[in-house]
Amino acid sequence: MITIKEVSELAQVSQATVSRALNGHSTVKEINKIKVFEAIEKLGYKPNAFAQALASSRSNSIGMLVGSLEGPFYGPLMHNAEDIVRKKNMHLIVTSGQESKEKETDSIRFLQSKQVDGLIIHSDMLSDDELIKIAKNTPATVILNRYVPELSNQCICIDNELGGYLATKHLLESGHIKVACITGQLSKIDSRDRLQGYRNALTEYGIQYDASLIAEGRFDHDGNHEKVRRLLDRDNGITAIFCQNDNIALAAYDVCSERELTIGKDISIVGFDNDTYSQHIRPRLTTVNFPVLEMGVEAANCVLSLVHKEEYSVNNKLAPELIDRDSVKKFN
Amino acid sequence: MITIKEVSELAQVSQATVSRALNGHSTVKEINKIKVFEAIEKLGYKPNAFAQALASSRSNSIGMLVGSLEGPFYGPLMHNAEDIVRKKNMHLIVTSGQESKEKETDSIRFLQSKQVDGLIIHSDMLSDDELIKIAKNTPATVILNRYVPELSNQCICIDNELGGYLATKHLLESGHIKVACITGQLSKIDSRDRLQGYRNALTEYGIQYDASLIAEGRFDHDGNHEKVRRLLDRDNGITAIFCQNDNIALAAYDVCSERELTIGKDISIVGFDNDTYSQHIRPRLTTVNFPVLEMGVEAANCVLSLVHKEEYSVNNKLAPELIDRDSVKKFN
DNA sequence: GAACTTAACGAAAGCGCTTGCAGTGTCTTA
DNA sequence: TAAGACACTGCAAGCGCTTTCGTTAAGTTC
Repeated sequence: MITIKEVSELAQVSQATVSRALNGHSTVKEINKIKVFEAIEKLGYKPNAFAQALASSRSNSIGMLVGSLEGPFYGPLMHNAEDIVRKKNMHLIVTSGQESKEKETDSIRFLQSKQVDGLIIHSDMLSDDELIKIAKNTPATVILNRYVPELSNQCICIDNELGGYLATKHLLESGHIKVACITGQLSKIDSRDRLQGYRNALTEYGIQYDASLIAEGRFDHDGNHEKVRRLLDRDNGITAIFCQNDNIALAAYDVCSERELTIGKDISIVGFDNDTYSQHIRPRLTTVNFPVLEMGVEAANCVLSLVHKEEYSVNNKLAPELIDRDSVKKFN
Repeated sequence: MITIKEVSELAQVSQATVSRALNGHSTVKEINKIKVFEAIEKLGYKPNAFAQALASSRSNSIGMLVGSLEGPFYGPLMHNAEDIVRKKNMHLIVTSGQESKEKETDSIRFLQSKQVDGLIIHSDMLSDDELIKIAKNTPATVILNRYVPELSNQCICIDNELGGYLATKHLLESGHIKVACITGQLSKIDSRDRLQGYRNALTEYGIQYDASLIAEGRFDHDGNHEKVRRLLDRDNGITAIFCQNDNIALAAYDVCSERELTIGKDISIVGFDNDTYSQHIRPRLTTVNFPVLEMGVEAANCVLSLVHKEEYSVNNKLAPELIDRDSVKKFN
């Protein structure tokens, strides 16, 4: 391994000067800079990131915890965050929590032991208190999709209530009256907020909330088919379903096809998230866009501003919007 | 920051003993171990990964370069690789090359400067020679989806030729004779191999290869619709299309719907990759499964065995298989 | 030309850890 | 009981870098 020592010897300056030339923290004579960079070039020198980090206690990297390294949600999130971080000449280290509290904790440990300068956290399992503790250790911490009052300007969420409202309103506007709603796990605040949005829209249109039109599903793939079947079996004149995410909508698609119900004609469906596949399934799914791109960008910008202690006004409640495609029948 | 020094003082042993207790490289008296771990617990000590890495020149982490942090291919790849790596108490650091040679090089640099113990590389832009050079620097390097003869037991590919053969054979077996093929970029070896598989199947069934049935598309989203339209416009009695990936198949779906051709009846389509959405589109797409899961697992196992210098017989040509769904009409 | 400022640099300490080496003390073995 | 073997431990060097501090040389001011 080529070290700074060899560079300094070849360039006939001290190690300190090489370091300074490299980092630009202090002034170095032009002639020496040239000598240094020539030597670096000639030797193919690459600074040892560990030694740098150890000596400076800065790691030039941002840690990110996501639920999973795969999937239509986390993918773009990581992608966009990395983009921004890279542009600032820093690096993003991503780990996944894989829906286990232990792994989430372990991942945060790992990232902190790597002395990340900042942290972007999308956690399912960690409690607010634990997040607060983490943010105390790593002040430049940004929390995604969770609102922790104590960390109010470090949280970036989307307005789930608005999203639920938009989806429902779209159905109502299209002339539907019996609008069902399949929620995610009601243990999750996202589900409850989206449901509240649904209720708000109903109220606005003067329609009574009817609990028999509600079913609790799951945001992941498990068991939604059965929920949809049972909902339809209730046979209470449903003409439209607001599925609280696109996964659930997918299950609804499958069940409708089982029952030979033509989506967009016999029944209408609205999803939530605007996952990549929502535009590939037929009929193309009308859904609420989850601004995951913006979230990635915002998270990265926010964490970088915290790291560099710059002023930055976070946009911490991102607005979803309706993507009107082909899965909703319009009566008017 | 709590350091090993403080732990050693509280436990009333030397730093060396703390280190040894922690790493188990050497024997430490039981009573001292207990004292050490009690002290660690009490102080909430976390070893500084940089100092560890610097001192030991081992980083306990594997670097991974992928094309993008998102998408149905790289997602599961990362996911499964991380799983395995974690189980060995190491960590995976993922960076993306984003289809730019510069970024790929930069990412590898970054990973190497982080002293990763091993490297898993899925590169689009780097030349074989460059890969060889990288593998020289980091001996525990595994190359994905590329066969570099000099690194033969560090390459993990799938058998694209077999895949192309299986797709075509399925169509032929189902009674189709005029089978078109839309390839990916022919600059990519994958495309050429899949095409060769197509030809092999034709030969086996005694059918003459007809260049007018071939069109060159792209593995990504760009411009495939137009290619499909032009192919159909040639009006040469095509009853089936082998699309060299699911993306292309998606474009074919769109064009067929434009032209009111019912897939699985008027025309048959086989894809390649078995992307997540292929089972959600209607009719469900018959496609060739790309064993991405196995690839992730195999890559991780391989790189770990290289890191620990253990014997491991790589399965470096993974077998794709046909997933028979609803997009192919069967004449028999 | 003395006194001061400033630019540029080198020496060296130190970041927190691992590890080779040299003990020390205990246990076997003949 | 001497001597070798062994288990355990501490000392201290050193990993490759950053950064403080002091020094030198050059420039500035009156």
